[in-house]
Amino acid sequence: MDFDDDSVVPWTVVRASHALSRVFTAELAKVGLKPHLFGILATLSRNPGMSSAELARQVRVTPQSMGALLRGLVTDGLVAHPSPRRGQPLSVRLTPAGEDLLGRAWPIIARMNRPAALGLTAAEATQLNTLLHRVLAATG
Amino acid sequence: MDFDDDSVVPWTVVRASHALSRVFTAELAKVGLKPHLFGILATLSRNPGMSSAELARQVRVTPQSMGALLRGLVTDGLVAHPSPRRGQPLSVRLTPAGEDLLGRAWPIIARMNRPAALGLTAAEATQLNTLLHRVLAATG
DNA sequence: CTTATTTCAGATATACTGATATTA
DNA sequence: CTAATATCAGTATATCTGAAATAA
Repeated sequence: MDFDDDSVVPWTVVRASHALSRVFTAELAKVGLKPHLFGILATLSRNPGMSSAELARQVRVTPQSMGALLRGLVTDGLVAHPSPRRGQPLSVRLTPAGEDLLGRAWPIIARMNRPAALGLTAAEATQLNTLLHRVLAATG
Repeated sequence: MDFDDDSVVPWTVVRASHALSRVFTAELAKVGLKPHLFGILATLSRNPGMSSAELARQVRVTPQSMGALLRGLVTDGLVAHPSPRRGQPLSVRLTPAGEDLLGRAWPIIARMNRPAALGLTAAEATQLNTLLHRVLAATG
């Protein structure tokens, strides 16, 4: 029998993620960010003017959840959007404060991303990243 | 600047995990299990008699959370433990029903674990697993 | 009329922190 | 007295489902 959960790849991915999430959460908290919010800011930085619905699809949460997350970011002055009209797409953008915060977050991310911090060589880290992107593409 | 979150390995791990977790949750729901509970059952299967505190450390949740999870599993008749005394370690074991359910869950897990389902070759899947275990070891 | 977007309201689940009782 | 275990209570967070308003 191969009742060995160490050999179950999706399970290993989830476990590794659980461990890394803790580091992520703790490190990003130093600049007052949470992982999900960092993801939204990073996505907006590369896709200015994205709508809330589009963002929700990208990050795989419901439109309602994304709405709540964005309201929090607006309250904190990190993102902004015109058009408070009801059925309209939102065109969300980073504010200067949002850009600034993202700029302070990146060095933290970069430090976590060092191969040595992950127990890998540079080549292995690259390979791990490539393999995971293939998994992401296959999973949808 | 390398403001490209696709190249941030920990971030990629978290995203891949998010996608795989959805599949995990949906597939395991077919036998009435949730990912965390599967993890506990699998761990108990390989370590009969483990205490709640030990289990909590292994799965990286608080003792309180593990207590709640175990109470649910006991209610469902999947695990059992003697000694209801307060300050005593718990010695948790799978019940026959728990073993049975785990036996039904494994084929589901095995199907998800097929390299093709992950968009990888068999060699790549093995390598991905190895790299992630190194990350796990390095992260603690 | 149909579809897409946003938002309001409610429900649920998950895991946490703090405090307590028991035992070795 | 100290350390480990388990449990009780309360809280915070996250996410969802359902329903409704608005606009193209």
